Amino acid sequence: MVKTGETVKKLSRKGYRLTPQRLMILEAVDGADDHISAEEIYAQVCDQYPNLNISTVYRTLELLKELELVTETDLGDGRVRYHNIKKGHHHHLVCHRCGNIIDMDEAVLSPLKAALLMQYGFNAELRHLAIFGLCKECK
Amino acid sequence: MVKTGETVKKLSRKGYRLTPQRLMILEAVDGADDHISAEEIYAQVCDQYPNLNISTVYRTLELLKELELVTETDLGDGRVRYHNIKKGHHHHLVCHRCGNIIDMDEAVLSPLKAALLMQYGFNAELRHLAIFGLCKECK
DNA sequence: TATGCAGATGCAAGGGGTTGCAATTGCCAA
DNA sequence: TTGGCAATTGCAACCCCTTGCATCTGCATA
Repeated sequence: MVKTGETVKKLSRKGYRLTPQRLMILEAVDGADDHISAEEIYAQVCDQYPNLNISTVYRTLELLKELELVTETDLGDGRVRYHNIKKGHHHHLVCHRCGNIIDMDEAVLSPLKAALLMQYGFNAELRHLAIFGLCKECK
Repeated sequence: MVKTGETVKKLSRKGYRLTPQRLMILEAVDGADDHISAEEIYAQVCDQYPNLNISTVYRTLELLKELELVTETDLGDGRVRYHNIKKGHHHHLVCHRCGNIIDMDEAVLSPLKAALLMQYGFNAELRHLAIFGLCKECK
C-alpha cells in the first residue's frame, strides 16, 4: 500500500469501485503503524461513518489480500491481524509460555523456501509467518 | 497415543479423571486413520452417547494437546484437524490454487529449527505445520 | 447530464470454536 | 461402602469470521 493513493490507483485500474467505505478502510490499514485487526479498523472507521458494516471490512481485507496489498498473520490470540505488505515482509516467533513476540528476519526462511522448491517443486508463500515455541527465557 | 490404553494410563497418572466422554473421544481420535476434525469426533461419539456436548470434545482435545498426545493442524479450510502425535510428525504443503496437499518430511525443517535456536535462542515447536503456496502444477 | 447495471454494501443468519456457570460425577480417603 | 470435593460436563451465550440475499450505487456509456 505504501501510500493510499497508489492502492486507490491499483484498485481503479483493475476495475474495482472506489466506494467511501473502501477508501476509509484503506486509510485505516495504511495509517496503522503495525498489525491491525479487523475489529480495530471497524472501530476506527465507524467514528466517521457509523453505518459501516463489519462484513465490509472483512470483504475489503480479503480483496486487499488477493491483490497482495496486505498480509494476514495469526499470532494465536484468536484474532487475525493485517499488515501493509510494503512495510516489509517479516515474521514472528511467538512464545506460548510468556506470550512474547520476537520479530524474525525474512532471510532465516530463505533456505527453507529453496529446499521446498528443489525437493517438492513447491513455491512457498512465506509472506508473514508465525512460528510458535518457547523463547530463550522460558525454555 | 499409539494405543488408547497408554493414553488412559498417562491421564490417570497425571490426575485427570477417566470419564466415559473422555474415553470415547480418545478412542475416536485413536481410531482415525488420518486427521480428524472435532465435528467428526463429535458425530462419531454421539452415535453411542447422544448426550455428548461439542464443548467437551474441544476441551478434551485441548487437554490432549497440552499433554502432547495430539497435534493440531489448520489446513486453511476453516476447520482445525487433529492427529495422533505418535503416528509421526509430518507437515503439509497446501496449494491454494488447486487445494492439493503434499506431505512433507520433517527433516526439511531441521535447518530452520537449528537456525532459530542459534540466532534467536528460540525453541520452535514445529510439530505439525502447514505451509501455503503454489504446487508444481499450478506455479 | 441522465441511465443502466455489475459490483459493492448492509443485514441477518450461520459456522467453527470458546467460556462462565451451575449441576454432576470420578475418585480418594475414611 | 460411603461421603466429600474438586475436576468435569452440559448448557447457553458469546466471539470472530463468512455468506446469501435484497438493496443500493460507482461509474461507463450514451
